[in-house]
Amino acid sequence: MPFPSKLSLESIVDTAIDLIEAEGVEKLSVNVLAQRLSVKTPSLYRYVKSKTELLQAVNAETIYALFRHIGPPLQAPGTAEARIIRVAQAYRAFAHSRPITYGLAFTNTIPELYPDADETENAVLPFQALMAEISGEADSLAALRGLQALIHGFAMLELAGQFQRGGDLNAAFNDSVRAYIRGWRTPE
Amino acid sequence: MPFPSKLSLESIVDTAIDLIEAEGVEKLSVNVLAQRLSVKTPSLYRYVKSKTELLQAVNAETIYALFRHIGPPLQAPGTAEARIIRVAQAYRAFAHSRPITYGLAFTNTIPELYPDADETENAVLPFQALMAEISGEADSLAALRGLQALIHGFAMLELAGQFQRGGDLNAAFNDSVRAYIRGWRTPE
DNA sequence: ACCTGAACACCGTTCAAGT
DNA sequence: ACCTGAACACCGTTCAAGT
Repeated sequence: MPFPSKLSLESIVDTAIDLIEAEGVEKLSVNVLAQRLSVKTPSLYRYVKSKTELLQAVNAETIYALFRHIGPPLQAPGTAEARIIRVAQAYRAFAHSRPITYGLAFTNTIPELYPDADETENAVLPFQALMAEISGEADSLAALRGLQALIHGFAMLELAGQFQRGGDLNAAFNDSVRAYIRGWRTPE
Repeated sequence: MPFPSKLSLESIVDTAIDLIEAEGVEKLSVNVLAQRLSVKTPSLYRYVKSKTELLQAVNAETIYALFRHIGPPLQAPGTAEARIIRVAQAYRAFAHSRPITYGLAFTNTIPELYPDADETENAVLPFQALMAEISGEADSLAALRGLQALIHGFAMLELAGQFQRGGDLNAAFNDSVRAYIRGWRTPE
C-alpha cells in the first residue's frame, strides 16, 4: 500500500511473521523488513530495541495466537475425551498454518521473556482439568505434559519432514492421541 | 592445541558442535570457528561449501550420534515394554546432553539433504518391531510415530523451558511413556 | 515526534597470490 | 595441495541531522 504507512509494533511484528513464513527466518533481515514497510531501516529501532527483541515479540504473538486458536474447542461441549481430541486437532492445525513461526516459538532455548506466566496458566488450566477427568487429579499435570509433548512432537516431526515413510498421518495422530488418553484412564 | 592443526571436515563439524553448545547457534560465525581451529576463515571453504552446508553436516552428525546412543538399549534384553522405556530414556538423555544441536537437527524445516534414508530405516526398524509387539503389526508405524512424537516433544518442551510449573519431570516422562504404551496394547 | 543519511563493526564468500 | 590477504556485498546498530 502506497499510503503514508504509520509504523507500530503490531504492524512490524505481523509483517515479520508474514516474511518469515514466506521466506524462512534466515531470510528475514531488518533491511527487507523495513523495505516491506516502506520505511528506512533505522526507523524500526523506534519500536524494537534489537532484532532479537523483535523475534521475541514474534514468538510471544505466535503463542498468544495459539491460545486464541484452541480456546473454542476447549470450551465446546462433549465428553472429556472428545474435547481433548478436538483441542489436539486444532492445535496441530495451528502448527500447520504457521509451520515456521510455530516451531520458532517453541525452540527458543533461552526464553528470558516468555508469555506472561498467569496468562499461560489461564489458557492451560482448563486443558489440565479436562485431562484430570481421565487420569484423576493427582496425575493431571504429568498427563497434561505428556499430551502436550505428544501433540507438539508430532507437529514438529512432520513439519521437519521426519515422517517420510508414507501412511496416513492424520490417522496416526488421532490414533496416538486416543491411545495416550486410553493409557491414562483410571480403571473405574 | 598449538600444533600444525590439519583441518578435516570431521574436526570442523566437531568444533562447530562444541561452539554451538557453548555459545548458541547465533553466536557461531565462520570467523570464530576458524579462529578456534587456528586457521584463517577462507581455509574452511576447502572443506565446506557454505555455512548452511556446514550446519547440515552438524545436523547429520547429531542424528547419527543419536542412533549410536540408542543402539545398545535397543538391543538389550527384556520385555518389549521394558526395552521401549529404556530406549525412550536413553533418547531423552541424549537430547539433554546436546540441548542446542539436538533441537537444531530436528527443527530444520528444509531438510533437503537428510541422513541416508536406508541408514535411518536400519536404526528405526528394530524400534518399530518392538512397538509392533505392543500394538500389533498393522498399527506399528502409527504407534512408533506417536512414541517418537511423545519423546521428542517432551525433550523439546523441557529444553525450551516450557515445563516451569514444578513437579517431577522424570516421573512425568516415564509415566507418560508407560501410559502411551498401555493405550496401544491390544487386548490379548 | 517521527523518520532518515551517513557511518561503524561485523558477517559470509570469493579469488588471486603465496608456500 | 593447502592456506592466506585482500576485497566484496550485506547485515545489525547508532546517532546526529532533517522535517
